[in-house]
Amino acid sequence: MDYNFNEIEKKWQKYWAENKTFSVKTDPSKPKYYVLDMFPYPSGAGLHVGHPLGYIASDIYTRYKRLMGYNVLHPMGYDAFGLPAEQYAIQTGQHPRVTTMENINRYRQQLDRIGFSFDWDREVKTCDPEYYKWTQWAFLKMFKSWYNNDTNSAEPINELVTRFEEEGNAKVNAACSDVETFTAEQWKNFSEKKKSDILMAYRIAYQGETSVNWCPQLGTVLANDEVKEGLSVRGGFPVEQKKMKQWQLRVSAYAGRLLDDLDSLQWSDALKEMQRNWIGRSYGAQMVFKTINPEPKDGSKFDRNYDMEIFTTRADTVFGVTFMVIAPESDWVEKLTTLSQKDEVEKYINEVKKKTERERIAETHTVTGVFSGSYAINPFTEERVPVWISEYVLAGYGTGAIMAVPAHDSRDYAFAKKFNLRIIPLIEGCDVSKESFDAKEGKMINSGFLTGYSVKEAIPMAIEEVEKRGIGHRMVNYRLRDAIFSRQRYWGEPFPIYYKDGIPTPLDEDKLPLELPQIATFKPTQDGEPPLAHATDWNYEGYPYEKSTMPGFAGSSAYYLRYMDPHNNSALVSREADNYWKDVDLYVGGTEHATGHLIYSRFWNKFLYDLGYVCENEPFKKLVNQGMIQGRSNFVYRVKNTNTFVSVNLKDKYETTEIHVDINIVRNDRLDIEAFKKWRPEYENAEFILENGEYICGWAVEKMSKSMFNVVNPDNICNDYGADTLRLYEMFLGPVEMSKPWDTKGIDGVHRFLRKFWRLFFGGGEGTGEFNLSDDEPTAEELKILHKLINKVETDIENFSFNTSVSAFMVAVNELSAIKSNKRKILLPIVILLSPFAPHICEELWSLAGNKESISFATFPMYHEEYTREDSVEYPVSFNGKTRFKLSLPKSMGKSDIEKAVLQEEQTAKYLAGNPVKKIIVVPGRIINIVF
RNA sequence: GCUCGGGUGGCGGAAUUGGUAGACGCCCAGGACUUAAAAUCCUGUGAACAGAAAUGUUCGUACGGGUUCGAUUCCCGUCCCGAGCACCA
Repeated sequence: MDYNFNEIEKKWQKYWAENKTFSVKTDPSKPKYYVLDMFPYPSGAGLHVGHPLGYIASDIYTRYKRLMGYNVLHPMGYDAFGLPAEQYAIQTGQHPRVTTMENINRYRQQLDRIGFSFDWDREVKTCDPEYYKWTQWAFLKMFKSWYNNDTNSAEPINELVTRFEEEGNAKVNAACSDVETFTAEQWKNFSEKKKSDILMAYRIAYQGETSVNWCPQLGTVLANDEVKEGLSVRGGFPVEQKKMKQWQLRVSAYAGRLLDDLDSLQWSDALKEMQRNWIGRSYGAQMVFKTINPEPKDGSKFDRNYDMEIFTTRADTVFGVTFMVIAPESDWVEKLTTLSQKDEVEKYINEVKKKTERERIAETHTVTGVFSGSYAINPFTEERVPVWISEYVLAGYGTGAIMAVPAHDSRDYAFAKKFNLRIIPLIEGCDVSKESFDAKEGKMINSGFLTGYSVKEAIPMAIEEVEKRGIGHRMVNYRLRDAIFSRQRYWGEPFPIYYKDGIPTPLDEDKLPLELPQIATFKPTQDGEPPLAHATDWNYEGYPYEKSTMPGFAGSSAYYLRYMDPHNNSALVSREADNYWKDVDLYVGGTEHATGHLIYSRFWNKFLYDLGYVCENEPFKKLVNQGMIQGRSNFVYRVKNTNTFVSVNLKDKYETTEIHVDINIVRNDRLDIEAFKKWRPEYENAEFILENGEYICGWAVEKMSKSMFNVVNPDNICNDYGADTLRLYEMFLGPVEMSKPWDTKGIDGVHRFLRKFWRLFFGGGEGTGEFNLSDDEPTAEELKILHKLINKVETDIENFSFNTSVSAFMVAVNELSAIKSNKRKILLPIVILLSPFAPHICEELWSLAGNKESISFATFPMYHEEYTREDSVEYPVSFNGKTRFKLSLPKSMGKSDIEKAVLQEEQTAKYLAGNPVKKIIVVPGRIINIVF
């Protein structure tokens, strides 16, 4: 009987769907395990062979855990809001929902073809109102919460209001935007608008004016992780900085916890490091410098002196401050610009404003700046130093102002050199004539009370002194900014907010979901308002709704919670479901989400945890990053100005152009010439210069994309080889975490293995005849093959090392084929072992062997050590007439080999003779293990 | 520039974390079965040298040093590749 994979796979996929084999329920009698894939954005291009890599790995792990007796939650869904569908809608007028649903259906078909064991009853789609109801709900909770730094937790804003009424805000230690201090009395007399504005500064979801990434081409603002090198990640359009009022999430309040809790997670070091860098904690001090504006630019005589706060990690270098710098966007510019410098400053500010973010980055090393006209007083030396304005200081970090120590900071140094400012060295023996000395080492000089101490001693001493003098305090600063949460787009979650007399007001929770209205066109309005401004009659009792929508990460931040209880109408997740499933045990997905989704999700989860809605502080216990599968492109070489193509090894003799050729008409780099002629009309009469009668194509590893004609569709592989072969092959290519090019060459080897395995069940290795398993007792040799395999496969799966377990299967099957073994007690356990990898063929064999239930309910076989350990004998070994230690040797080894081994290792033996050694293990010629 | 990974045959990649380097697969070569091809199976396959042969010897994990009885693995330096961050004071 032949291995007819197409028929087998169709049959079992149907069986699994009809019997809901993979549907799970909360079951307190079994231990839970939660395996999650990052859900895909359903793009129009469909899945290529790279996408399922992580899904296959997680599916193997899921099926393995089920066999081990766990109740495994393994769901799948779609991150369905997003830009491409909206862009497509703008071009064609087709509603994004329509395209999105089409793409989802296509994805579903492709996923089903690969035989995943998802519980599809739990599917979620972020664009589904029943789903985004809970995204909006979480937003409302954030709107109605503030972050208490004393308890290090989010708390209801009502409680804050009560405190304001009782004692004002002086004692409130909150993570908040700038607010004035007020008393209880003042609070009670504030207008509604004023109260709203003040509370806004405390909310975790708040509206605030900041410098944001504005992308004119996309017509929307973007979060920091959506911008790379000054270009939008989606589309690659230039991004500029613009001051705008936007909804934001106070992620920065959680920076410390997000950083500290990384230690408890089983994530790769690389990924943790990325998050650490992104959060960017630095310890230092905030310090006050008095400033003097000799002639304010508006001519007023008042307010000439200000206390300017700066942040520094190098308080020890305060004696070397020779100037101060403020960011062009900072409020200090207004206060410190003098009348005589007014024109120059304004000119500079305008120049800076004109630059796009990309230009600013590109010109990182060109130093620009302007003198404000004002001075600051160094609190330690009482010296007057000039205050400059320069774009190298960022408004968004620290206080937007710095003390410049050119001798020990390379940026300050470059600035000082350019504008001829003084440089005072502070460390003994350092040479600052050519570059600054940035290292935190050496002995302090020219530094008053710090002179003579090492830098490491001086930093805390300086901070202590600052605190003692009351001019500043110890301070921890984070690089992580609050997340910009509004997008000027249509295809996203609407905000459950309406404006009552200009005051943003939350919609009642029982009015959720607030559904997206129908609109005629998806473009922004002519006066630049978001597309939702086109909606007619979209308001709450006459008050207009917020017009922007939520960003992509909103819907993906808590989807793992929704899977636990996807049809619950009264809660995001019921307490019961949350207490059972708790958190994601294994999360599989790409690194590209390191500083986006994986930060936001952790933030979102911690927020819900603070309010008591979820029981775990961290959402994803263990995380595996699957690598990318790149494409392998093929090229043909056209001789210039002809329609003649030359084979790759002869191309140097001609002047040629390299042309991408569809990899579907190339096999093992040999071009199918007839297919090529039909591929494009202009090649119909093409001629070829061959080598050895063949046309050999060139190749290169590139990103898998339509334009390079190197996309491999998993459907094609499934049709030609079967889903089981695809699954095995993707695992066999190399470690899951590694990026690697897709290369179809090796796939035959894996397919051959499955056929060989199949044949073992039909006629004892002959591969002919009917299904035939022998009930004879297995030999020791056969048992050894089996148990070696169980041991290997189990440890490999636990270590996510699937490529080596596939190899182990091949070895075992080769060995069994060689001895023509068809024993039931050997082969059926192997069917169970292999079923996570190649479920269809295993289901078929399992049922042919007479089993009524799906193999998914079988039990992973146990490993017995006695069948695999090499029997050994101990030999006493003597030196100088005394027994020094025992050699543990395999039985198979002859005495002469032992003597030879010891002789060859005479050096070793001499060394060992002087040491208390119990035994050493020897193989011919080498000692392989010494037991002390 | 800073941070984190990584460099092993013709290729993808193994090596129980200090113990016979190159598992497994691809490619290639030879053979068996076939009228023939396909399919299938078997054998060989890091390099050099010696030998009719079994086999043996030497060199080999980017490069140069070190620790160790023993290093792909640990340490120091150099070179190269990949990823992330990028004026974060």
